[in-house]
Amino acid sequence: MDLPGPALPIDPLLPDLLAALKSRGQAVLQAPPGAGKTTRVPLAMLGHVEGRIVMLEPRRLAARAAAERMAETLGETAGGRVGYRVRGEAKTSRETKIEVVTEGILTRMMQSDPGLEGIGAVIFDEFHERSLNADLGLALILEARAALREDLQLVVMSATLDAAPVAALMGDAPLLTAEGRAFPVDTRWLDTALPARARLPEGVAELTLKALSETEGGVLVFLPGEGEIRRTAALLSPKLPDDVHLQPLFGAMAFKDQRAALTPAPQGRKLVLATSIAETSLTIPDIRVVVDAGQARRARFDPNSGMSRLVTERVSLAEAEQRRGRAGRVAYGTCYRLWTRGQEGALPAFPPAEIETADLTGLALELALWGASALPFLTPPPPGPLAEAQALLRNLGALDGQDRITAHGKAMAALPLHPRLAHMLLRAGQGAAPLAALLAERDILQGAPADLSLRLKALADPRRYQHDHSHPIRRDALERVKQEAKRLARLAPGDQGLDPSDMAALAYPDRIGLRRKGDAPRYLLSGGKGAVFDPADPLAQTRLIVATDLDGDPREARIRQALPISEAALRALFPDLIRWQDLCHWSERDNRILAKSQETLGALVLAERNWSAPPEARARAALDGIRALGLAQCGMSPAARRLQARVALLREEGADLPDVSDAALLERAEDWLLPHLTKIRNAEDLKALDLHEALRNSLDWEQQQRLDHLAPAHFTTPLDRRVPIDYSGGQPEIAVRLQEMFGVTEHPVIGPRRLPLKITLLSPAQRPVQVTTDLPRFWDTSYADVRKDMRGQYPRHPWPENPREADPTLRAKRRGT
DNA sequence: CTCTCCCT
Repeated sequence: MDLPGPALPIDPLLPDLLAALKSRGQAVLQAPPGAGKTTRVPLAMLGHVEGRIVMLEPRRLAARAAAERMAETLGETAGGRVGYRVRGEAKTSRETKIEVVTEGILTRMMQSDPGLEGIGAVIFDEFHERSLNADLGLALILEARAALREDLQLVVMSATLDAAPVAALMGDAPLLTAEGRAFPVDTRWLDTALPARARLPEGVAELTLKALSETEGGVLVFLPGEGEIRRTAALLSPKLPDDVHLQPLFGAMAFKDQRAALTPAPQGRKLVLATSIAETSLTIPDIRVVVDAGQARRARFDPNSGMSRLVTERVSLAEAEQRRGRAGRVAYGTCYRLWTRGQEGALPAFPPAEIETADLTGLALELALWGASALPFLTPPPPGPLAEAQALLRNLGALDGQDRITAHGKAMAALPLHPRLAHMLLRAGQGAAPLAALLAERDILQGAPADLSLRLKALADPRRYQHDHSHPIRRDALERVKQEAKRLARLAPGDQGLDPSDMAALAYPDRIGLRRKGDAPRYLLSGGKGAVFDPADPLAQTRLIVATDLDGDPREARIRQALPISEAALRALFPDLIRWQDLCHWSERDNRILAKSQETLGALVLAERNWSAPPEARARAALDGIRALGLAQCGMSPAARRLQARVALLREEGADLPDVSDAALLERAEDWLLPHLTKIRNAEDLKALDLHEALRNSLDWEQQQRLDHLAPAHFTTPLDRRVPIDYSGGQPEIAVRLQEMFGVTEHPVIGPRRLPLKITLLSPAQRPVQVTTDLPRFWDTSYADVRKDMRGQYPRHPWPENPREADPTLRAKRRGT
């Protein structure tokens, strides 16, 4: 391959790549950083492709840089044969054959022209980063290739050794692997693991001092975030030798401060404390040593709350390798890892693909716009979050009841904004552009109170704001927001004259907050989640707010930015969402039925009044009360329990009767219990219930007859007295005066299997004398002894010698007889 | 013990 410029490790592979493209139309190219794939591959394909070549980069900076370097190789500047197009900026011309674009641009191109007319090849660079847009873009390209454009050439380039799954997804595309051009890096692990409780900054500071003493050259330390960087810097600075220059580096820093970290130190050693921004986005020259704390902070979208929150996690092996590689760009290097060799096996191989953890609202909108049902994703979007995203889009009016895209949804998809903000801009018009820009970008105020109108003021007149307020404006963020606001204003329809609060409420109908009772500034959000202000925040007394930025804590989110809003404004904005609802339910807290009408906005109750609920509704609420309190507390009188036990006994004996255990009764409660609950008001009423009759009536007539016959409630004594039978034990039993049983010569039995009744025979003073299940045998055996005792104790009572033939009696003998 | 990074 004959390309201008110095030879690169990728060069020998380029003929193979062209051959693969010629025969198969696609290829996967795997090459480590420094192999030269980004600048070489498009140039090599120039002249072998009919139409333009489009190359995707995950970052604007990288897209611009790649285009400029390639143009330079051709002796041109960007905008000639090589051009680029990123958000808000394009340098292309009619001459342009190679167009470097950021990943979102491709989606837009495909949505407006699925056949990609005029384009002959698409190259995905840095595909291993697995950005949401790259995954979507590849799925769309594969589908377009299958249906419309078999001739479209496709190259997927990846830095890591895990390209096989992509090649498989592409229908076993040829897989080419190149060597990189980097210097070896010596890896040093900890000898013993850091204690689980150890603080990261302490550990990193110690390891960094060790690295400084053992090596030469620039040192790059990887930490998870700004906070850790600041704390580590505070620990290190008093202990550093004079020739070491410490530089923090993270995304929120002003660009000029970032530049300081990126320029070589004039003398002495540079020590850069960086986030993962230095992993791929920014290259720092002169680094010979890497210290890796082994953690990464990532956004994780929680579909339940509809918010992203940050989690700090262990790095994956792929990230650790990428970090390590940063020490070998200029010379042999050294990498210190804040973990042991043994712990390495527990690290995941790769970080999760963005599609697995991100907010999928934008993706769901793109899918609806594309219209196909199942795209060939390398990792399909997880169904739960996708369904949540679709629900939000329906709320915003972007999807109809059948999840088809609406005209409004199409207009939303055309805007370079999150669907929430796109909806807001379309409904509110131009006036919403500054707010949309503020909400889309990083916060421009550092350490300021939550009130979003402060940001609007700072944006409108920074100088005056700075004069009136002490917290600083982040100048770089301000510039970005200003530019963005200008762009969005051009894309927006005519202004509708809404307040910023109204606009924000349009974007976040699920984050309207109503202050809870109490001193703490805690809020219930219309989406059902909880949120809380810093108690010192001036907005903390406001009754109604729109929370535009929350930290995503799943228990109770902290409100970072919000606007106050009036109830009147909400009524005007959401006439369809605010409605009266009748509510009759059991309150477990109050132990009573609550019946009221509520005016609600989602989970919020704006107003309420009493409601006289119909008996049917009250009965259902009462039933929930019974379920909450348990049947044992509600109406299971001794009579009801006895009935239950009688049925249970017969069922055990094999009788065909319904199950009336508590569990079964609750299960069937709607059938037998509901009509008896119409007058219930509270737990007292439930406790006063007697369900004996209801329970009995739950059996049909024939069943009742059988029950009474086989397991009667009472035993009738020879004196015609009805004694209740106790069915609560293992065997039904009664207690009866011994003398009342005189003359009984057959033992009474229960049930179809003729289970003998357990009889406790009592003395005249109601003391148990004998327990028997065989009365005739008792008369014949132990009665004689009992009689002897009893005669002594109760001489005035009859103790006949032959009880089988005596008359039953409860009386004493008359005096003198 | 105040937020990593990126994009239409």
